[in-house]
Amino acid sequence: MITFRLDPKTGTPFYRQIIDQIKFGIAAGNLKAGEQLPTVRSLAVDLKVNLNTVAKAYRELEIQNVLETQQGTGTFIGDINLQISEKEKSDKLKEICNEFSSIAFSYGFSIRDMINELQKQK
Amino acid sequence: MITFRLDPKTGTPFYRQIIDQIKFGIAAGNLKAGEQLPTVRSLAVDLKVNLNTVAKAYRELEIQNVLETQQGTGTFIGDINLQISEKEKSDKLKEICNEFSSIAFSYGFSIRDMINELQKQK
DNA sequence: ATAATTGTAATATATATATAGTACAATAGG
DNA sequence: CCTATTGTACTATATATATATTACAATTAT
Repeated sequence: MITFRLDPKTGTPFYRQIIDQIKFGIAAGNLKAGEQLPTVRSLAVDLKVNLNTVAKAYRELEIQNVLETQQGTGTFIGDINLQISEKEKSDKLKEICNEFSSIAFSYGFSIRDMINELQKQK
Repeated sequence: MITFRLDPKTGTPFYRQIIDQIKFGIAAGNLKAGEQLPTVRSLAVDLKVNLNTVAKAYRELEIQNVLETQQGTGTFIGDINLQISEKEKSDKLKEICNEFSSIAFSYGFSIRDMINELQKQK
């Protein structure tokens, strides 16, 4: 389980912050496949947002096959299985990394800064 | 001068991304007091956004005394010593890296994969 | 003086985001 | 079976964000 936290000052929509935190929680290994997430109502109360906002985040992640939902039971971390060739994967990784280092540059950060931050979260 | 860059996928409003990049540019020493910024029209064309969006960012920074504007002449970096706290910097870096790893994850990459790729770019 | 360039302002329109409230559908547990 | 809990769906409302368009004001350059 992870601890959710919303920051209204960033301007990033709440439902997106929830999505990001779930995705990153999975990437960092803090959320495992099959694990149950908080119910839309309980998380909404926790974060002091409307239940529609949590539901929107869960719904979008369900569409992306990141989550699996069972009405009446709950929402769970899915078992992601992507079938992409090694070349496609390596090209995509390069593309993502280029994109993000240029964004980091626009904020004055270096590749070393990014690596350091990623290593912390590992 | 700095290079601006907008990322529509983050959900962070454009005018906020512009504000952030100017502030971080100053804090990082890439924008000096007195330096002229791009005109609202030219930056709008560059970033493919409406001139109102750029004007909104500049206006807000003018209110915060970060920028000084002279109608008919242009917009300039103000003379204040803009300090961005270490916490703000690390928060922004974290935000960027979280977004980064979320996307990488959705393609099945691990944090280690990203670090390896970034090492190559260094 | 005139023209061009700058920031500014205003209206209108569209979409995104978030809330409030209500209700329904599927499941689990008594 | 009954009830509580789960996700889902829908309407209505408000605010924020971004665009398009037009116009004006201040400054600079010709």
